[in-house]
Amino acid sequence: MNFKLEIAYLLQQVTGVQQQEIVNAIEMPPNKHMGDFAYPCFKLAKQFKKAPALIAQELSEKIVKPDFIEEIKVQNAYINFFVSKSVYVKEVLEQVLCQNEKYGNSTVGEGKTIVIDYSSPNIAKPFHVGHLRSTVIGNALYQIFETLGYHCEGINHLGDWGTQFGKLIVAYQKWGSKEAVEQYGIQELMRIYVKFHEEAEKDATLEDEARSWFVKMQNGEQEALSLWKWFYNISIKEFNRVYDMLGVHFDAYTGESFYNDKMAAVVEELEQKNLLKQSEGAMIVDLEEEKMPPCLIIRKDGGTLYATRDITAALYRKNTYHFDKCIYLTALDQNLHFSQWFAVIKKMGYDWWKDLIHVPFGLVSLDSGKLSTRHGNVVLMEELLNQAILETQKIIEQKNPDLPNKKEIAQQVGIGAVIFNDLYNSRIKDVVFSWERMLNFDGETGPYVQYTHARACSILRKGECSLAQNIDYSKLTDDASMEVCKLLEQFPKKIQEAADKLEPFIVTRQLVSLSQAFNKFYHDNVILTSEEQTKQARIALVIAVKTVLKKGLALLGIKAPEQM
RNA sequence: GGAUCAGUAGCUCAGUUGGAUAGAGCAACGGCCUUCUAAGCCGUGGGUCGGGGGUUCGAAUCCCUCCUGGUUCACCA
Repeated sequence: MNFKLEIAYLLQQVTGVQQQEIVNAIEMPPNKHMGDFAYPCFKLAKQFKKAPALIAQELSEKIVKPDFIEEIKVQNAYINFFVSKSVYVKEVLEQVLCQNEKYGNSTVGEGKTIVIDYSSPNIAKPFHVGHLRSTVIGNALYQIFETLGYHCEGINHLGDWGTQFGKLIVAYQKWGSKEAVEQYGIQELMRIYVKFHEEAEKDATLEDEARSWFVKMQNGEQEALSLWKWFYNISIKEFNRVYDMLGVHFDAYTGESFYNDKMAAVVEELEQKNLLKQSEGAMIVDLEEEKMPPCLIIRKDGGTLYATRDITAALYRKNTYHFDKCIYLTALDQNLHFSQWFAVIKKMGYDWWKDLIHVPFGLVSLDSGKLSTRHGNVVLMEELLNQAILETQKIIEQKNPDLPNKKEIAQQVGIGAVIFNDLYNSRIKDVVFSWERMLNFDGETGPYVQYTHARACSILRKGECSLAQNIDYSKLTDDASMEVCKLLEQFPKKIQEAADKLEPFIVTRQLVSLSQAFNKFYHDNVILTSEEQTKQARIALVIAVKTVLKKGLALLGIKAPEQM
């Protein structure tokens, strides 16, 4: 039973307004004394040519009160509906308990494919906190869309191609050694890369040398490619270690290099469609009509560029996956780049250009300034995760030293805290990384939600509880229980909203609210030692909360330990 | 200078797409563990919603304008 819909039906009878319009207008009052649902009558004033408050009064008198409504009260221009609590609680809890971990699933996405391009770090550079956002937001959206019935293709569009590898090859030949790279991995690659930039400031010919090595890579020359492949393998190994810790997976690792042999055809197509233009020695697509700077396709030395590869990748993905949407998770500073090449796709005559969606997020910086791999101003991802785990271990020793499986749980909680922290606010906000905030596990944090889940599990474990057959839901009509049920009821809508807005934090916030409501319920009511009927009803609520918290955390890519 | 994003409590942020008294967490202060996990619960203080205009029954939310900060604007990605 959908209460909003039922109420809208009642109102339709007396107003003549379309049901869907009423559904959209119905609000949740800010205060529970005002009821559970409210219909504001301001907009009816014109139609009825009366004062809104009067309309509300008259309408409320016409409504025939059904059983699921306890009371209808008018306050100013609002008609406030108080639902019958026992009916409401029964409806909500039965939904959750019956659907179990499928609660919140939907079929809206059935038969549709969404390609999600996320994480996409640069090879040969360490994986640092700057890469976290794209990775976890992308992963969360992946889970959210799958829950709504979409088929997702998660793609790690690795930055594994470009002049930077020419630089790395030059640096390796001048200042590196096989032994050092084998021993220190990315750290050593990083060292010689930084060295290159220092030297290049003194000697500009190094840059040309690097570019020419990249051209050799493009042309498939053996020496260049085997060095590149070597660097590639070292990097992937390290990245996968981080992805394993984060519990993130990809369906494809088709990075930029994958498109090396596919770009020529695209360039040719651009040429055939008369879009390419020579300018200052380079080949561009002019975007003056779109009021944007030109999109660079080919450099004057023949090298391809970021946009060339993105355009090629988009065409490849359309042909391969036949996506309904292709979304890109990158920082906001790439806005122009995406607008430019989306416009190029449009100019090529592909109407699916509008299915390409850039999903930007705010920039991450450190309190010591801008993130910069070159200047060593970074916090490495592994370091962050390990610190969070260490901090969790300390807290476990202090609060729950007898906990079995301490190591595994410290991992789940520590890493969960890091992921949750990143999915807590709207994407667009800039983030200043702070160890203090990151390692604070009080209040609205991942550990708080996990702890709430563990508490629920603990009750069920200690009471050796199972779900009773005939539950008396009238035992759950207190404020705390009602609040929990309202949040449970909203959960599926919040998942949909998160998908519509491409904002995982909407799910995160809902989990926090649910945890808060449950903790209050838990504090106010004894469960296991209460009278049998009450106990059974409360256990039903505990099971429902446990189910939804676990599901919600899973959507965010966070584990839900049963004890902590 | 153009484009773009942001500006809400000391700090970090929500604000149901224009509605009822602007809400959380952190930090500060004060309570609550012989009872199912105190990583918790309850309470107190803290606001010119960047400024100024406008639109209307009604604006943190929409329009205009100004201010401040971030990012970006040709061969990096």
